[in-house]
Amino acid sequence: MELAHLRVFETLADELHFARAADRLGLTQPAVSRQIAALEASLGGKLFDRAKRSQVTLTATGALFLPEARAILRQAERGEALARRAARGEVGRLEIGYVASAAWGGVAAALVRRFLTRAPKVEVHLQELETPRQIEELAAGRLDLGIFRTRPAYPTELKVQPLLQDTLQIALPDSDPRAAQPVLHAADLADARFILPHFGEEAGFLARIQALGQAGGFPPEIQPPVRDFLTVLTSVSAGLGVGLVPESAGALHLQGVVLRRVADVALNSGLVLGARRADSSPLVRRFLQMAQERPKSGHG
Amino acid sequence: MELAHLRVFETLADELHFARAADRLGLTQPAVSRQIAALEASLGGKLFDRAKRSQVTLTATGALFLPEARAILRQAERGEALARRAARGEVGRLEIGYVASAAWGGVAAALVRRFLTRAPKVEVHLQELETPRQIEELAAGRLDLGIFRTRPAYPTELKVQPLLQDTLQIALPDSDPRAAQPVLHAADLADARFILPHFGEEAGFLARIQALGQAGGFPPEIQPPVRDFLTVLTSVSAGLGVGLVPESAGALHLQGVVLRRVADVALNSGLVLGARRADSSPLVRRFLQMAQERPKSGHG
DNA sequence: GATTTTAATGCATATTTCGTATTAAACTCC
DNA sequence: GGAGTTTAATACGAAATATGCATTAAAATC
Repeated sequence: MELAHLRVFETLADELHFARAADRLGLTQPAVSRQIAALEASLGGKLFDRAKRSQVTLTATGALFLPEARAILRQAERGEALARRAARGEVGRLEIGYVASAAWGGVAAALVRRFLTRAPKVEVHLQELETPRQIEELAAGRLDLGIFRTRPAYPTELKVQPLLQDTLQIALPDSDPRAAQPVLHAADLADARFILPHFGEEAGFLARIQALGQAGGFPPEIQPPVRDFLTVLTSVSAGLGVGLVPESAGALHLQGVVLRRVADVALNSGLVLGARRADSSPLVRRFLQMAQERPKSGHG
Repeated sequence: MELAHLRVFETLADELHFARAADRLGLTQPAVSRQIAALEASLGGKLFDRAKRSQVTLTATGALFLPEARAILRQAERGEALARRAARGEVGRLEIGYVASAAWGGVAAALVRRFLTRAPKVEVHLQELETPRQIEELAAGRLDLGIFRTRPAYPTELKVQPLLQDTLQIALPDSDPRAAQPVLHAADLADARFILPHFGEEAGFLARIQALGQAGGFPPEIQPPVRDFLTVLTSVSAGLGVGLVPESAGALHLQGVVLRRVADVALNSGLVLGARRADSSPLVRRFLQMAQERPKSGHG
């Protein structure tokens, strides 16, 4: 017994006429005759009465089997549709990590929102995690996608694509004399004390500060690490030092803090979207593809 | 998508190994590869991850589709089993008519009881109807089987098979002098008044009495018709006349009535089992076949 | 780095299914 | 009641499909 048999059976039970059923199925009448004969043989009994050549009717067995056949076909159609939707990335579950600074600018939320308008049945789970942790979790398969900051290198099993070209800026107290300058130079920061988040070293911020020191000709002074970028800004506001924070952190508008670009040192720190290179999930593929459509997706 | 694909898919999802799955299916490994490839193509997405040649795993889509595939296969198996039982005459509904006299001897009940021990899931509906009515209802399709008395002829669309070789006997009041004789002859009934049931003419009893009269050389005297054989016997007991009743009516043992055989006239009136000649129902076929096993089925 | 394991592919074959043409049976219409 | 029509089954060759064997490709293991 195959689904093809049941499709023919259902159509013939509707039409009660071999030639018309064949027409509806895009077959010829002999093909229908044989399909029905084969099904009857496999079930071990007649499904249609056709002793009198005209007016085909269902036998008792056929009448009993018809709802069964319909149920099988409908179930098969539902299953097929579900698999097709899943294959197209319209249903399923997606674990997405994001760095807090991606939330400030609304990048993460905007991406997910855009995805959900296209695939509303996908169950998206968001986790705020710092960049190194996301890379770990992605590799371990506990995350499907990560929205994190660019790194000089990534594990080979991961692939990343650019999401937002962010630059790092210097956060200063507005009372600082340097706040008056529209743009800073590395040398301006010779006597600065830098406040870093605890993940700053692992995430490459320390390396950036050292590059800054090298360009300005000073050994940078680093304060004890703080919890996150928000604490960095709060500390700057309190006058404990200066911070190196992503431009998008400016979206926070913390009272008493200003952000200034550094003119003579490249301090890029884009947001990227990472995933497992081998991930075959159509959801992930679809998400990545969508994110590429407008790499600089709006902040709202 | 065909059931064959799903069977292969389910097995491979169990084994997660193409060669072992092929073994279990009685196929070769390339056949399994191609069945899966075809299913994946028809669904528009991968069901298994096999980038790393060893350790095949389900993709998210595959994992989602697996319970669907199982449900389709189980439903198909249930439907197939149901149809097969129906084709073997193990499930369904059977409308059976019977004449009251077939109930007296227990013939009808015994037959049905025997059938139900073999096919307990069949829904049997019994209707007490006289012979001519059963023939009508059978032809009209409102009865599937009839247990009735032999007729000289039946409509061509019906077929009958013998069930019980019954003979008609003369019912006499035990006060009647003829009750002393062990066997009667036609001539003994010259002055008898015959009591017939209302269906007696149509069912051929009148013809039998006339044959009796002809053999005995008298014109038979017929009383106004009564309701049924039981009323015939009651009337005989009351001394209103004599009756012509089936031997199996003796099972009633009505007080004051004796049955006597007629030696010189053949008065056969077997019970037969009738059905539509064109009836393809396996239930009917099965019932007829069973009834033929022991044509003279026991009275209990 | 050689060997083994495992899934995919190439190719010829076997099976199945299909369509065209024909047949057989029943119904219709005159 | 006989000729024509309708309708399902059958015969047969062709096309499509699936299968098995042999081989290849890629990865894992030692």
